Amino acid sequence: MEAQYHPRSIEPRIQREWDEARAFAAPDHSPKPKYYCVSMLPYPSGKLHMGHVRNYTINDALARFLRKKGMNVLMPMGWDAFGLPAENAAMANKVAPAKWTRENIDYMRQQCKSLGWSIDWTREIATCDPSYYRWNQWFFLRLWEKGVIYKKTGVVNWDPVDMTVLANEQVIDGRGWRTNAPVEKREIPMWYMRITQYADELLDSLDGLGWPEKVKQMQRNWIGRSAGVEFTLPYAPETARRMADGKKGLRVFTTRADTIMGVTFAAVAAEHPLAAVAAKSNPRLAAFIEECKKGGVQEAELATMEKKGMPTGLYVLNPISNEPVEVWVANYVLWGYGEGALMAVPGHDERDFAFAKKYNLAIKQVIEVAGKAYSTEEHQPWYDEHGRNINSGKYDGLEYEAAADAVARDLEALGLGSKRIQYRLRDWGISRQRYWGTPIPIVECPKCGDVAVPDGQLPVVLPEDLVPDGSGSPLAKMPSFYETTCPKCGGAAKRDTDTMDTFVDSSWYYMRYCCPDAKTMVDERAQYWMPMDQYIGGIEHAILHLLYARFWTKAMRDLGLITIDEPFTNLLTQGMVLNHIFSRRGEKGGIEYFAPDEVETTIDGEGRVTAAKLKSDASAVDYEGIGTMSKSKKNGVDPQDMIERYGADTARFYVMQASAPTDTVLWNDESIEGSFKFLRRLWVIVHEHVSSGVVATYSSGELTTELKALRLKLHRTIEKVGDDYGRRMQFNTAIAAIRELLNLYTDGKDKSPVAREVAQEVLEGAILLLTPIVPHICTALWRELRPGTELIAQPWPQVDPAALVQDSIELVVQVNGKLRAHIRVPANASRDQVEQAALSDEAVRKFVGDAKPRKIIVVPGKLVNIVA
RNA sequence: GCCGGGAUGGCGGAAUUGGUAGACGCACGGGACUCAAAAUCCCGCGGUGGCAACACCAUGAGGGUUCGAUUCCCUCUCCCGGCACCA
Repeated sequence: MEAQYHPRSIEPRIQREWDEARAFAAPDHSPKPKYYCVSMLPYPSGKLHMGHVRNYTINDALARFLRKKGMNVLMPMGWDAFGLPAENAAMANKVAPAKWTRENIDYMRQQCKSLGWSIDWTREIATCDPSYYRWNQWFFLRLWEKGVIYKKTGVVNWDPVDMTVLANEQVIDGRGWRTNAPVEKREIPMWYMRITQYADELLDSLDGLGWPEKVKQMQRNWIGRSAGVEFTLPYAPETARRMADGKKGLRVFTTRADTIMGVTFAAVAAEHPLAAVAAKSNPRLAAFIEECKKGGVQEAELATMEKKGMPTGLYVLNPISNEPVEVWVANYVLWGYGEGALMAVPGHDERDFAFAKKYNLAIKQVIEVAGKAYSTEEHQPWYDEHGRNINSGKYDGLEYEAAADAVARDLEALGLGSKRIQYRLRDWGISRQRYWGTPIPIVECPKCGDVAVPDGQLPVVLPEDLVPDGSGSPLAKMPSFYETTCPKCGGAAKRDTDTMDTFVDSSWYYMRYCCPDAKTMVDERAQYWMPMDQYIGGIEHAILHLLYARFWTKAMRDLGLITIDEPFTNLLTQGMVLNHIFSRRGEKGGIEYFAPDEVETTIDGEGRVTAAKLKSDASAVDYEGIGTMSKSKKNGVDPQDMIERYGADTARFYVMQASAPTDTVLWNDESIEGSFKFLRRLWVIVHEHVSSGVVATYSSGELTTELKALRLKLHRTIEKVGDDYGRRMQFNTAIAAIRELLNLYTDGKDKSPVAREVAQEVLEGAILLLTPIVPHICTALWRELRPGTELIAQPWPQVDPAALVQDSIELVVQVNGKLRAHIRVPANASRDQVEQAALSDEAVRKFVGDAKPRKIIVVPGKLVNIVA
């Protein structure tokens, strides 16, 4: 055995052995219980970053642990290969997205292998392969047939210079990232998936999932089920004449029907038809509506905007009181949310209040909250709470529920409205005016309208030799792609030149892993592996991806493709790996990012960055704070240097020991050396033991106190580490426990034959416990400890109950909750004996005095608290 | 703005169900080994007072519940994630 640890010589060799033996290929049938664990598939941005290393090492450690526990574990891998960054890279480097993406995948696959993850590579998929995305298209058509997919208009960010639709990420401070032109809202036709049809089920079935409560809460809030009343505010006579739209009035929804007597105005979105009618005779209003079209569509931007509005001169009637109220156009009313119109109750809604204050509109209190004062001067949080009606005519004195019910009944009797459940959730728009995605399998025929591409003609293949230039929609400029004939009438027709949202790809890939070569979308192998036992991924996916995947699963079920209701039984949300972000605005308004290691910073006394400049030319750059590692912000850290310098095991060990998987971490590699030293020490310890010859592990015989304590520590550690890996999924504390075990082991000086047997037991145990984290070094050391056997075939170690038996235990004694003494009592001591031992301790007596204690609290096996 | 989460020594973090705050590391200081250095090993390491024993203070800030609070409740500050076209 080598006396020193040389990861570079052992790691590639062991990885080759695993590869050649297909050591981690999981069979689709097995007498063992199946365990399907997946980490969210990476976007092939070019190189792995530390967030990936963390994500897949967590998955790998769990997979390796559970294989040792006797399960048939599948850990697959794939590539979320469609998306915007490939088009950006294409523009920057004049290389086709397909070539760029496939080269990235090849490089990153090698990186994955060099990290020793126990992936079943026979199941690898890339979402940009026609063999994958043809099923996106096939499924799209099935959903269209069922009416789950439909077409309507949606609002997008429009760059008027590049004549192109921008992603939210490409809008910076309301301007196009490349052109610096002010962005406008524009309505275009798009395909939508009716996720709202599943809103109730998506909400209800959250309860049974083994997910973090916070994620379930976020999804509940996102779906936002609320009970309310949808009704019509009738047009005033003059308004009815001007509107002439055949409608009785303005349709609105409210969750606060009880406040209807407090309505002092109504408000509509700038895109609302009523606004257009009013603007016809009002140039100032028309200008305001134009003004509202400026800017992008991001909710964060819209919600923080200054509230602005203009009166329309049109009136609707309060349906209960018949009082007329004016309709305003307001920028805080969102088109596409409910009816795009609302009844405004400034007395009991914070946003309406702010708007009313700004434009001097009436504020009327109609709800009283017991014990809380009301003034129209400044909005207070309780104004929006439920309470008792006042100033509300016949509803006076009613509490929230009774008042809301009464109003709903009255509106129903008037034929104006009724109770309704509303969701915050909106249907999922999946059309993208981009190139690098799944083509939408629809032909637009001038005679027949939208026609499905027949199944036999799928997939509609995306041409792969195109280099986008950032203007327009790439496929719409490519006649060889879009020119076709109508499948129905045979006449000349045009393909839909939009592609699908990449969330479509990631909504079901984990089912395709189960049967990557299936001749159908999925086959019975998906039934074997699904639902997934453990899903692992970043907390940033808590809502969108996880909700779409849940919806997709239910849609597949309803088409009879699978029988499960939910895809992910358990979820581990990994915390983000953050790093500093440095940027600079270009002269044309574009934004350029710089890697943290290109930048030198000045730091104030609190550790905050106050200034930053480039190392290369000392020019100043802006510090944007810290944020998620991403290719676009150039703040990702490539693990390659670390692997080359210290080896994969050190990199794996380092990220796993640093923090709990769910914690957000700010990247820092200062203590990487410590992880390498630990592995080097482990190697030396085993070498020292083995150089005097291997022995049988301890099985019986008299032990010294020291050796008994060592065995106690070993078996407690086995217990703890198993719990940390399997139940808690907290690998950092497992590693700390193993370090404690080895520290105690190296403290021992005993070299007797029985001590060497215990040493053999401890070292074998430690290696088995460390295998999930650092499999390469453990494989090598095992061959030295137990020549002729292989670590991969060894089961998880058993806890020896005899080793856990103790004669006496230590208890903590508190006086009035403050720690005052430690006492040692027999393990089987009675409560009385424990109290007596505590009270007779000298330090305790000092604090208790002679008086009889008022109360003594005994927590068995832990502490005694004397209340004096 | 709205929804969800976080804050513990110089640093990363531990404390699992309300029960010993600071496990395990990193950095640092001292020592051993060495001609010297590296590596390794040993000791120390939250703050204040004290020769010491020990005492008091301390988990972002302020309040509360409890025999006992890092943990539960209320208010606030700052940071992170998401907000529907980044993935």
